[in-house]
Amino acid sequence: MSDFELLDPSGLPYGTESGAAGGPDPLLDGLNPAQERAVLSRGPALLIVAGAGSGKTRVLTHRIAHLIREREAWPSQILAITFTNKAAAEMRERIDGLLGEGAQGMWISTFHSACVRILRREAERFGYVSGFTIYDSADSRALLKRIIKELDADTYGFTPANSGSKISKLKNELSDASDYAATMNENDPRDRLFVEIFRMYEQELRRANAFDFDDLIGQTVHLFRAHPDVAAVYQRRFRHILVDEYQDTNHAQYSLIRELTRPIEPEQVEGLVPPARARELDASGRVPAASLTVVGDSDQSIYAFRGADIRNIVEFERDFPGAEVVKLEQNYRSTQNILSAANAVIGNNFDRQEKNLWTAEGDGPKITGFTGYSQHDEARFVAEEIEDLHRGGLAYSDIAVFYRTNSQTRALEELLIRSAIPYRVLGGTKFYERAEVKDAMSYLTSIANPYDPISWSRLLGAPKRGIGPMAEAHLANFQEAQGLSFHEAMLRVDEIPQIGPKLRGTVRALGELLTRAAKMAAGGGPTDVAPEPIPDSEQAEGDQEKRPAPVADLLKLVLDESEMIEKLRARRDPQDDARAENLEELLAVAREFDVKQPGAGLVAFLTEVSLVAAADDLDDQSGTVSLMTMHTAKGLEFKAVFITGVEEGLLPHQMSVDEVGGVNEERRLMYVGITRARERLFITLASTRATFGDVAVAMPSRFLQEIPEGLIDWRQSPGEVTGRGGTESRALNAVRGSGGSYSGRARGGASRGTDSSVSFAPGGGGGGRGSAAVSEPASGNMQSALDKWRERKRLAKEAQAAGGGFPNTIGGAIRDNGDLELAAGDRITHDEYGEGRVTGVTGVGSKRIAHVVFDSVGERKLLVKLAPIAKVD
DNA sequence: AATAGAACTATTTTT
DNA sequence: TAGTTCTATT
Repeated sequence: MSDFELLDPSGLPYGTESGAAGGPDPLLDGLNPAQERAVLSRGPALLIVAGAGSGKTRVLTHRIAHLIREREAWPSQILAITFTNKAAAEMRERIDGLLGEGAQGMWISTFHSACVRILRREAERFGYVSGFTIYDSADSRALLKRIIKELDADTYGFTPANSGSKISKLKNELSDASDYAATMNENDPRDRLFVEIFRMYEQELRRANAFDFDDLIGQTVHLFRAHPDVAAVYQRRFRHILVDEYQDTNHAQYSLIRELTRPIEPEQVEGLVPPARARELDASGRVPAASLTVVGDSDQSIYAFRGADIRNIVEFERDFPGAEVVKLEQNYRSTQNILSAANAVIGNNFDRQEKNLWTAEGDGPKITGFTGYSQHDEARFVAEEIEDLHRGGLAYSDIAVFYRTNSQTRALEELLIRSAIPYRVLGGTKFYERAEVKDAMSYLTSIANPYDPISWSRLLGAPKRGIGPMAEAHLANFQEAQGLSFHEAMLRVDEIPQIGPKLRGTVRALGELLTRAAKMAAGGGPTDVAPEPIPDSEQAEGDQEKRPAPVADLLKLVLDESEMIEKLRARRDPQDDARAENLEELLAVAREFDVKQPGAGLVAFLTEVSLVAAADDLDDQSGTVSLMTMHTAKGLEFKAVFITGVEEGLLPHQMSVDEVGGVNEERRLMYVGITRARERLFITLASTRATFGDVAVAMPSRFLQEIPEGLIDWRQSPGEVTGRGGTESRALNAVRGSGGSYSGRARGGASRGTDSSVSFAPGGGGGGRGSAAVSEPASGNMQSALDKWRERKRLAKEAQAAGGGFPNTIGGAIRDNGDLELAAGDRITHDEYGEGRVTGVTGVGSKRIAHVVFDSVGERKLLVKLAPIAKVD
């Protein structure tokens, strides 16, 4: 069924009960004047400047619902772009709630999903096939690795990572290899080599029938520009375009919006199918431009590193003449204390428009601050406070822990596990990035796209079956020379003399498996994939209908035939059991997909998997604490929020300090973090932090000082953790003494820190004036830090060589006391807490939790499987 | 070809 | 430290 059948808004079948009929209008009721204006405004363009927590999702959904109810648009004429798939699903649900089944046929999706949808429909226009593969960053890197190797470009310092990010940046600017070649310095061999890499990369993607992430947007723009008739179809269809998080759009995304909001010129109008009706046209015979609504907050722009251009929002009024601007400043999310802190921090960004969030809700409790001696100590505080909050009646799912970098999860996870607090890490090493999951997925990808070398190459070695690099190269040469798909090349392995007789059987069997699966995936009918009929009696099991096989069946077939799970289970490494479980989990995901979207097919499944965002896994029903980076946290809110690692070098991150505008972006990140909190905000840091094997002194973040003292209640201030009071900052010194009961206990652990002769004063260098003035001392610091690091490493090596362990190492090994039986009354000993008595055991299996009263530290809950405990006889 | 151990190196955020 | 890649061995 076509999405295009509902083009004429006359005779709209629903939404007839207009708000004017008396009584409050449910779509306007409870909105403040600014929000109401944003819902009702009609014009070519509308910019909604929406401060954090100002109800923009509400405004957007109500605006869409209002358009439909007032018969100004069909659902199918609306395109709403959100930042994550989860936000899209939520928006759809809320509009459905407002209108009944009103969201049917509406496009609510991310930029990437919308573009994939368009590209799949139009791929043939420029030499792709609809079943194209979407390369994730790892796939892109794998491809680049080959190219760099082939060109010997590594000797010039090219790596898959650096060339990949450079290509990505260029693509976000809509530049291709030829554009770059036209502007580069001809005399620079590195530049010329880069162009060569870029060219080959483009070429290989095309040969593989694959797009990378950036292509999804860029190629859609390219498609629209090269084919005005195609563009006209979408320009005509989408009469109302709404874009959320507009401050984080990059040039390519901006261009896409521009293309979609162009009027259709008369010469294109002629070609429209079905023909344009008179009422669709303006006086000059054009189809007028779609109306555009964008929502954004330049203070929350945190993706400049990905090409987001803040100018898109700043210059919106110039770009779209006649635009109306509505500012939403009243906050409905957080307490005044939290907002004051947020305002104070962001106020230090001088290059912004003045804006102040306010709330009518009252001050609320103060922000809680804590400084640990190490990240371990910091994590302990977080875990204890979470337990406290939970005891106080807060659900785990109302609590989130934020950090700047994914590597900070380690210490947090360790302590949360020990405290038996259920938690979930969003993002980080995602499920689909696990090696074994990628292995299994590579079969499915290859089945859907037998021309893709990356997935094919991966599946050859998963599991190990004796096909090595040599055999792979011969096969690849053969397929290229003969112009075959990889599957066909494998079936004809007998024609490759270099491959020995033993391997031929293996290769042919694998080729047959893939061919058979591809037929099933295509519904058993003819495909562009495997024209070679296989005289194989086992074929009979495939049904002859055109129905594509369920994804789970395909996956099951692949897993069974390759014996991946069995081979993992057969190994002794306990990690391999977890890997086998991941594959079972993947099978469950596929089954779920088949139930949710019956008949959708393999390509739809692969698309969905490629485009999941970190925040999409957030499950409000899960009853777990959420751990995530502050980037992932954008758009979310929690009753209680912990912002951890608020130290110079981490937040703002060291890497950002040298970049122009880098610190300002980090400050916005801090602002985003703070404004996620509704009721309680905790800000924590550590005075020492272990960076790869080494412990370094950390200084409080400059952002801390930007928060007025009166707003933070320090349980343990940075000043108190100095050791023997070295030079302390004025600002932080001032709150000294409000430490309370924590200081005593914590000070006892001081010996664990590094030698405390180093003063723990907050970072120098203000918010950043001239970048030249800032970068010089910064690089100086980096140099000395590097020297220090080398020296420490040398000492550590010597110490290890001398047989003495390193005193500060935290035991990182994963324990498994799986078989430990405990009962009330048993006495146990714990590595850190000493001896204690078990008062009870709850939970089952690997989730068994022991309740223990320790002689020294009192009651603790421990996960039996993982806690560092042993029974005392 | 597969494995185990040694050496090396990178330390940001992500659709 | 930890993850990866290189090298030597079987």
